[in-house]
Amino acid sequence: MSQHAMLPVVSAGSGAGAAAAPKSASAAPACGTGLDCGLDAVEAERVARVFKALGDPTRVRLLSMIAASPAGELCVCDLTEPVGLSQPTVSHHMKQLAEAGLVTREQRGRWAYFRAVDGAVGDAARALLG
Amino acid sequence: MSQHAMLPVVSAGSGAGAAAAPKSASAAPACGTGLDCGLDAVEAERVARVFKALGDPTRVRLLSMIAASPAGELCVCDLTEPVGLSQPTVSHHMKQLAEAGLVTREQRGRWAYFRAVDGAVGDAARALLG
DNA sequence: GCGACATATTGACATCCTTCGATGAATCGA
DNA sequence: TCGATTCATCGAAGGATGTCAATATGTCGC
Repeated sequence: MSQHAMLPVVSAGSGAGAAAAPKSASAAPACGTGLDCGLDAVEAERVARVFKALGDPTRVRLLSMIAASPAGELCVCDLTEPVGLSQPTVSHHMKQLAEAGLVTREQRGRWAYFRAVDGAVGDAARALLG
Repeated sequence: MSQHAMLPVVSAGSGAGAAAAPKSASAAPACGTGLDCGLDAVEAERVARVFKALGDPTRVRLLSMIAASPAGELCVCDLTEPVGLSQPTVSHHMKQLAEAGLVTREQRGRWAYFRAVDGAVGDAARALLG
C-alpha cells in the first residue's frame, strides 16, 4: 500500500515513476519473486552472518592482526594478550570468525593456528551491492 | 575488569620453548610490544560499527534493495512491505544504516529517500585487511 | 485550520551477545 | 606415566539488540 502522489524527481528527465507510485514491489515482475528487488531472505541471512562476525571490535582486531601478521597466521596465545581479554573469550571470538568463513583453523601440535580466508569479505560485499 | 593480571603472560608470542614454539613475532617489531599489529582499538571500533550495521539480515536486504533499485533510492514506504516488518522497525533499521554511514537520508516532501553511500563497505573492508 | 498521510520516537519485552571463571580434552617434554 | 601447556566447552551475569503498539512530528491537499 505504498501509493505515492506525484513526487518531484530531481532529474525529471522522462518523469518515470513521477505520476504515481515509485514502482512498489507488490507483485512486481521486474523484481522477481514479488518480494524484493535485492537479496532474498536466505541470501541476506548468509551475507549478514559474515558481517555480524565483523560487527564486534574485538573480532575486527583479531582478524586484522592475523591478516597483518608476517606469517599470515597466528595462534590463540598470540591473540589473547593484545586484545586484553581472557582466553575463553578469544577462543569464542575465533569460533565466530571461523563459522562465518572468515578464518580457517589448523591444529598444529598444541597450538591452533588461524589464517584469514582471502576474498571472504569481498565476496560478501559483492553479494550485498552487486 | 581486566583482572587477569595473574595470567601467565610469559611472553606468549616470543615462544619461550624452543622446539615447536610459534615463530610469528620475530620479524614484527611493533607486535611484541604488548600491543597489536593490526588496527588499534579506536580504528577497530570504527570499522566494527559499519559491519555491525550490516550484521542484520533485514538491514542487508534494505541496503541491497536500495542499491539495486533503478533510481538508486527508495523511501520507507517502499521498504516496509518487502521486508514484512512494521514501519517503526524499518525506520529504526534505516537509522542504523544512516548512522553507520552506509546510506544518506534526504527528506523530500512527506517521504524520506535513502541512497546507498558508494564505497562505504569497501572502505571498511580495506581498513580491515589493508 | 483540518484531516490524511509518511516518518520518527518512545516504552516495553523477549532474545541474543559478550564476558568471565571453572572445567574438560588433547598434546608435548621429562 | 606425570605434570605442564594450549585450547575448547559449559554455565552464568549483565548489557545490547530487534520488534511491536502507541504516540509524536512534520507535510500535503482542501
